[in-house]
Amino acid sequence: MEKYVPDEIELKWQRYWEERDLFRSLPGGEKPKFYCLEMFPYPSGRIHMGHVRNYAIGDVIARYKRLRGYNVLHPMGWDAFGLPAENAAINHGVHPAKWTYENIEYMKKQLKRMGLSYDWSREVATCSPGYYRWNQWFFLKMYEMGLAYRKSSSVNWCPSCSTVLANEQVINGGCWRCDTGVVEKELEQWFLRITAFADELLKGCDELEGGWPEHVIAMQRNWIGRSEGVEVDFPVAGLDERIRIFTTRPDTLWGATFLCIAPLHPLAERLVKDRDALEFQKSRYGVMEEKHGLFTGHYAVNPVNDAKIPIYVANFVLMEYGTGAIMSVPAHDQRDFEFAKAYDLPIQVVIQPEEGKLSEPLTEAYEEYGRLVDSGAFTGMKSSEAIGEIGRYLEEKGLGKRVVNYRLRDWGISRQRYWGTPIPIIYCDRCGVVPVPEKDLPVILPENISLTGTGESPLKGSEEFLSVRCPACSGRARRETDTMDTFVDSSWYFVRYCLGSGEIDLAAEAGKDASEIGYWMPVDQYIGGVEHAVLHLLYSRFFTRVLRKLGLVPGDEPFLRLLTQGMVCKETLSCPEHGWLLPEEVEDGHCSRCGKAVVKGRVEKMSKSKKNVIDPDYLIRRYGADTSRLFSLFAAPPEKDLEWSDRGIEGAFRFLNRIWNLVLGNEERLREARGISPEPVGAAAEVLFRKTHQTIKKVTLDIEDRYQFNTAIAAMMELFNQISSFHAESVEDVAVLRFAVKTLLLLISPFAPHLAEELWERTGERPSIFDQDWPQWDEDAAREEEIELVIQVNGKVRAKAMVRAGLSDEELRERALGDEKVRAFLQDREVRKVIVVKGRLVNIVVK
RNA sequence: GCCGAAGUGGUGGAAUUGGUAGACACGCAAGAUUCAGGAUCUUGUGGGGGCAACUCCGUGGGGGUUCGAAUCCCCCCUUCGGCACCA
Repeated sequence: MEKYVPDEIELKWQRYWEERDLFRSLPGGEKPKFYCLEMFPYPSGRIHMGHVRNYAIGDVIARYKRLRGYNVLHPMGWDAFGLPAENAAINHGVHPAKWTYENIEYMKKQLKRMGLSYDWSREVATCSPGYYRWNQWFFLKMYEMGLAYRKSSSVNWCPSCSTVLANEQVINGGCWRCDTGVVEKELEQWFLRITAFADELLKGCDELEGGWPEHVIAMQRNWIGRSEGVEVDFPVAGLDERIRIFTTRPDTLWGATFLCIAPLHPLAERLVKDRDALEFQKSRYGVMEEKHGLFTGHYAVNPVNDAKIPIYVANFVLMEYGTGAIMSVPAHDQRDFEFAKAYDLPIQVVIQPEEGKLSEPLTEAYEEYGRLVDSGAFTGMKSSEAIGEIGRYLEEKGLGKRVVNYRLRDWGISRQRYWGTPIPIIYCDRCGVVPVPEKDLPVILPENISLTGTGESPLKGSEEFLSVRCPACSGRARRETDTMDTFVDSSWYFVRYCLGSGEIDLAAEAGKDASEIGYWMPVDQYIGGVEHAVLHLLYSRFFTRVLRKLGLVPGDEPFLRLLTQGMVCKETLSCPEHGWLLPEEVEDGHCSRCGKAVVKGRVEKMSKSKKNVIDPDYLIRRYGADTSRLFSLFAAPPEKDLEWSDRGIEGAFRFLNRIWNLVLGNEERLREARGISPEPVGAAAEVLFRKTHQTIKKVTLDIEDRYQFNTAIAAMMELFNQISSFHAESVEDVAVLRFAVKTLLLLISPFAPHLAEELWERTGERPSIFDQDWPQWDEDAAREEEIELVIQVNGKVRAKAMVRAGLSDEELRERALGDEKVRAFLQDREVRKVIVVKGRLVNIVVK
């Protein structure tokens, strides 16, 4: 018999799909639309297993929806701006554009070889002027709307990447890309006012409930970090100044025994005489290990009780949050408590627990709610009530006001790098900051540039780029030399895909009644890594809101449903002397270089540096695309981490081989039965017929309701096992066999599309299998005729009996009580209760 | 510290609303085929006890609710992820 050679059939069908342009999608028509999107890759050189998994999941959904009769949009593109291209230029002298486009070419070949059902006509690369001109256009629009602004601020600077990082891009004090510790630096930066949407973005989270994973929504909410509180002004004794503080606990206002301001607070310079001491505080700013304070020599007056309390500069008070100043209530805030202990400041209890009394002196702050004591008119009130009441009181007296604070900060987008979108701004000595007129877009990134990696914006070195006529006065002016954060590119690419190939004109799209964007948006299913749970997803949600204001998209939320796939992991191997090892560097558990015993490390995310990677090219060469896809879908549910297993991929390959052998071994018979409708005759045929309908149901619901591809595949394996143990004897039998096989092929087609196409053709059907309808199950045909009744006595299984399906509760009860084995257990004990679970189980409770 | 997810055979993982724990696969064992190995096929496979019918134990640990708990509630342990002086 002909052997299963994936290479042959996979290339054959990929060619066929491409020639027939099968996955090209057009807007409109009768069918409902379905926009299926996977996060586009950065063209780093080659795809990795994470991509294989991500795109396999997306392709199953896209192909499934297509078979279900949806008009599917399933595009792919390249997140093509970014640092690695620039670093390649610095290190190897190759131009970022050349490097990027060569990578795209190779990776595109890899994706095509995987047999993914993309509409490649919509492919975009964000580094092309036709794309990034719209980044610039959005920037200008936001500038007009007051959503883009420039300010000098202290920024997170990565010395290794020589660029600024947004807050979201700092992970544990390090750069999100290279882990290098970030340092503070003062720079002029462009910001996008994402905070203007803080409340909307937070409220929008409710809408995502059900469609997005709970923990991703939680992280978004967390990041936005809304908190309600009050701002209170504390006059500075003897000076005409007041310090505004923010607190979420106005119920502790009477317990404030000192006041702290951030080292960078505008008043710090004025209040502190000792410059050196202040500089020291600044240097300790953000150092978590220890709380440092500096007494200013000044006092503030607590407006609710006129208490004079000392003012400190404290290294732990953040200028970026709230007002940069706090009232310190050591009795009820642990940080203040520690500070008070260190500087020997008074601790005043103003909250007592509902039950019991705090024993003084305190050993730690009591941070819970309770009842107010020593708090003027509010004494005796519960914290929960006092918080609101005191807020109102402060507003009435003009001492303060209730406010909402967010943790979210504006998005700094300036990057001192070359390979990104030039910010379309011109600086003129006479006119100041002048936006580039829309008609002059795009501001093209110049190609002749020297990249040295010194940390200066590379565009500063291009006189040709730099010097420009001011659009307002035509005088000599110079361009902004910073480029945009690449997260800008990925914040709207899903909108770009809606517009098909070639140049686009978003200005003309705005406000259109029946736009293609309006037809396809929002994305119905988005699939990608959880590492973007905050950054990319939050930015995209922000952008979509701006786009809506521009009349470009119909709704606020870009992604209706989100699937965050788990990481692809593999065991690590390391040698005490030579570090991480590849599997082939290990011989019998010893390092092949030095002979030392190899340590089997934890199962960790595949990474080149840990040498625990599997190359997708190798997999496809050895097993084919279908097997690679099937394995990554079968080994774990999509949202969980997937552990690589050599045995596992062998198993997937064997399964496809078995299907191949089964169909080819029956090719003639299956062809001959074409056109005969499957009517099962005899018990075996009935069982197979029923199993086939049951499998359709199971696979459909597993995909539809839960994206549980692993159990869907398991169900198909069960069906296969049933088929292969079925011996077709009569013509009727073969018709049933054919029905079962055809069904199996249809069900597996989203998972292993090439094999399904090939075998579909071999059974005498015409291609493409993807022009077929997804099979329907018949509830009656799927119903079991007999069920196994489980009989329990006092909750323990004591007997099982095959009974006709559909018996009444009373009949089941009688059957159970009459069971011989059961009677032995019951003997003459008193039956107190009998519980019947419909069609399944009877539990007899005896004394 | 706070928020979130998870803990089930030798392994990856099933168990849809509380109703037969371990589907499916891997691995392992025995057998068939083969000169042999590989591949393939068949059968078995949670642990303990028994020749066996059978029986006891078993979903991180401890308690609880229930006729019945992997599933619900309380406490604890472990692992992973996120945030982390946010006032």
